[in-house]
Formats: sequence, C-alpha cells, structure tokens
Amino acid sequence: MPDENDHLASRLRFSVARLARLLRQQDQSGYGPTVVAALATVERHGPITLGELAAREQVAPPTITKVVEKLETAGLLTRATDSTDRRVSRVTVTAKGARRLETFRSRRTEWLSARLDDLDADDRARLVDALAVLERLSALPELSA
Amino acid sequence: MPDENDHLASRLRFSVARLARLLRQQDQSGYGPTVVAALATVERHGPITLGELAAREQVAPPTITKVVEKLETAGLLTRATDSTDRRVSRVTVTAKGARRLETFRSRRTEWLSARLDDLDADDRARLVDALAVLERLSALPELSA
DNA sequence: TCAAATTAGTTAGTGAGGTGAAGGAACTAG
DNA sequence: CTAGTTCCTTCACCTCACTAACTAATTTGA
Repeated sequence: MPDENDHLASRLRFSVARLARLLRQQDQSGYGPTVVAALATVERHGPITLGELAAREQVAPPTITKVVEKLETAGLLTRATDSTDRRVSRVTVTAKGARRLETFRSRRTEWLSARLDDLDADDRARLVDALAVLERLSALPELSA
Repeated sequence: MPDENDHLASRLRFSVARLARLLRQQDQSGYGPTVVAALATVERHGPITLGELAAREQVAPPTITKVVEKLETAGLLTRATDSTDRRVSRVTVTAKGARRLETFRSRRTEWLSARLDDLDADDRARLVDALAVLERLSALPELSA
C-alpha cells in the first residue's frame, strides 16, 4: 500500500517539522543551533578532530573553525594539538561546557515535558510505543560509530 | 511521574530534532525553509495580508516583504491591494505556486515514505497510533483559525 | 474639517552564519 | 630532498534574519 504510506509520511512529516520548530523556539541559549549541536557532538564523540566534527555536522571546514573559536572563547571546550600529528587539533568539552549543555537540554526538555503532562496515560503509552520506531527512523543509515 | 515524563520528553525531543533535520536535508527546492513555509501558509489561509502572514510565520515584517517579493517574482503568488484599505496588500498563490508547492511536499514525503516502507506492519501501526498524539502536541495552543 | 495618532508596509543598515578559493604548516612517498 | 597531500585557517563574499526609521493611508476627535 504505497498510498497509505504516503499519507502517513505526509502527516508525520508535518507534525515532526512543526514540533521541531516549537522546540527550537524554546532554545534561549544565546547560541545558534549549529553551535549547540556541535558542542553536543563534541561531548558525545570524545576528543574529536575539527575535520571529523565538520563532517558530522555536515558543514564546511571554515564554519567549524569559527564555531570552535566561539566555543573556546566561551570556555565550553578546549583544543589540544594532536601529539603525533601537529596539523590536527582535537577538541573536548570542559566541565563548564558539559554543565551548560545540560541546562540547554533541560530547558527544551522541560517545555516538552510540561506538554506531556497534559496528555492522558493512554496517549503517553502510545508515544512510548512509537518512540523506538521514531528513533529507528531518525537514525542515520551509516555513521554508527 | 515527572521523572518518567522527563525521560520520555528527552528521547522524543532528540528523535524529533534529528528527523526534522533529515527531512530538511531532502529539501532541494532552491528556496529556504521560511519561503516554502510562507507559501504553504498563503495557500492554506486564502488571500492573506502581509501582516497576518508575518504573524503566522512568527517573523518580522521586513522579512515578509522580502519573502513575498521573491515569491512574486517567481510567479508563485500574486499581490493585490485591498479594495477598502489601500495600505494593505493581500497575497494568494497562483496555480503555478500550488503546483510547485505540491512537488516540494512530495519530494520530502517521498523520502520519508521510502523509509516507512522499510518498517514492518507492526511498527507502522505503532506510528499510526501515535500520530494523533504528535499532532496534538505540535498544534499551537492558540491560532486555531 | 483637519491635525494628531495609528496602522501597513517598505527601505536601510547590521549581524549571524554559511560558502568556496587560496594558502601555510605538517606530514608522507618517492 | 623534493613533490604532493592533508588539516586547518584566512579572506572575500553571500544569504537571511533582525531592528530602527521612514512613507503612505486611514482613523480619531476637538
């Protein structure tokens, strides 16, 4: 039934886009989405080179240079020249960066959480059931590391 | 159970953000997200004034001026000065605009639809069940018109 | 009736955030 | 020891959003 999938896809696409927009609007972090996303990626993927970070964020190298610069001056991450190859810089989140990231996350989560509180148990259960599916859908095919 | 809701919210937020990003990447429309969204809003809400459009898109007036300008030169919508108040302009999608909008939508939907094809019937059912909930979550509190 | 206040939209200027092209420093292969 | 490659940065530029200030049209009220 390709038609049914199209219809499902269309509704899902609409809701997801809208919900994402609302979530983004809750983000009073003072940094743009790219900066916050990059910081999160650095946290997840340990000491990471700028090139790899650029690839993961799907952004051109000069952009990453600026983003890292900004995050470094804010004290949210540190750079260190690689010991065996002095061309490469690796970045890591600082304790302050991790704390900041936590508050970014909880602000947006709080808002959503509040909206979830308004749902009845039945609806919440449906969401829980669908969550694993959503997670599978949103996982990138490649890039499992 | 606030803690459980927080956890649910956190996972949901993550998936939604990620899925929205993937969806956005499928958008080869050549226009930015604001422009496409504005065009869709014009389609939905008939002949609409620029001010109302700006309010709905949650964007400042000058932004709408430029967006409408771009869409008008592309022939996707037309403006007409209001008959009773010559300060206001109302915009409407052209037939060409509606067609274009349709192809924008189907491009992004196709991609998602293809991913839905990879799910088994059980997972799809879960999504269908959760969809109404997602739609409620993503609906704006006000602005029902 | 007509000057003041209000409203709709536009113009001008600024800033954030992205790009590609070119270049310097560090590494690697002949 | 060249010659080429790789990693990151600098540069010049573009797009898209914003705020502030303006013009034009309408409404208000003395």
